[in-house]
Amino acid sequence: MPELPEVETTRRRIAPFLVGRRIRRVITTPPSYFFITAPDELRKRLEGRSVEALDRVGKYLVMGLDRGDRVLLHLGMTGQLFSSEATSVRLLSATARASLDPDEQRSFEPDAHTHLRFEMEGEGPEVYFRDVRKFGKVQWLPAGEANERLDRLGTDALEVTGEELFRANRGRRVAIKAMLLDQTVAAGVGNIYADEALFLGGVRPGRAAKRVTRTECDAIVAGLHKVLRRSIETGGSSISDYVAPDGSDGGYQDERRVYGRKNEPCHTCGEAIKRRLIAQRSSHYCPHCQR
DNA sequence: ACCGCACCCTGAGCGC
DNA sequence: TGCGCTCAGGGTGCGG
Repeated sequence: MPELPEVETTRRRIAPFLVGRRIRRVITTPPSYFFITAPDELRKRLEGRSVEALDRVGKYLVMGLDRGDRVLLHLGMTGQLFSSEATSVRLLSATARASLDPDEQRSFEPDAHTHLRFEMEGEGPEVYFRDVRKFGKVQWLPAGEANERLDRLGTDALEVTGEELFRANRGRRVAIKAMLLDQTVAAGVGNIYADEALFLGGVRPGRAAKRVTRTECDAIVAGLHKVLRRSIETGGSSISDYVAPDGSDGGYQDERRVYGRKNEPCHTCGEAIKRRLIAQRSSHYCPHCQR
């Protein structure tokens, strides 16, 4: 679910509740795929520690603690990082939603999917990390220790250049879409913004990477920067699970040009948007505007 | 090295 | 109501 703009929005809006505060208590769910570092160890390591920074690297969030230790967070597909005061139907199951009084505005109660709860010292709400599918991750990073997940990442998608994309594409038979999704090429791009960038670049997602010209790479990357920046401005895309840390929806879902718009008219030429599987991901494009 | 695919996990929505 | 199927903003690890 969350790509660079959603992770960046999350970072900006959850930081005030974390940075400059001390963690009093950590409550977790039982060990699972979600915990790279076991929940017991996490609790032991984190309680009493001060949060000094919250950074984003690609789709990862990195919590900087006192003495140089760090905590790696990844939201996966359905991860939600939010304040305990947040209110949103996106935090509820369909059954809970159905039985909800439409005007009711009660705050979120931690459920079985709320894998991390940070109780902070002093004034202010708790911070919750909820993730239904458990594709998200949390990992303790000791001071001074490198991390291969982070080290693998390429240039952040906001800074990547057309030249870099073009160079990565040399000799590659895979679809250009697969290159955009490759986090070692540009960190932070996911399925929505790959499709949107390719639309703005005028290149079909299925085209072999090595057949994309340098000029087209520039256009794709310019489009990528444009959609990422605009999405951050509007608070990301809320399509199924994503909510900002205060419970509010993003706004970029209303500005999508192709993603999830199968059979709907292209805003530029009116032709029906097509959807097909490319690089094992559902991909959307305009057959007239993209070559 | 590169490439495609299975797999990790849970829930929503659909047709029957 | 229920069953079986497909789909979902991600990433890793395997064999060919």
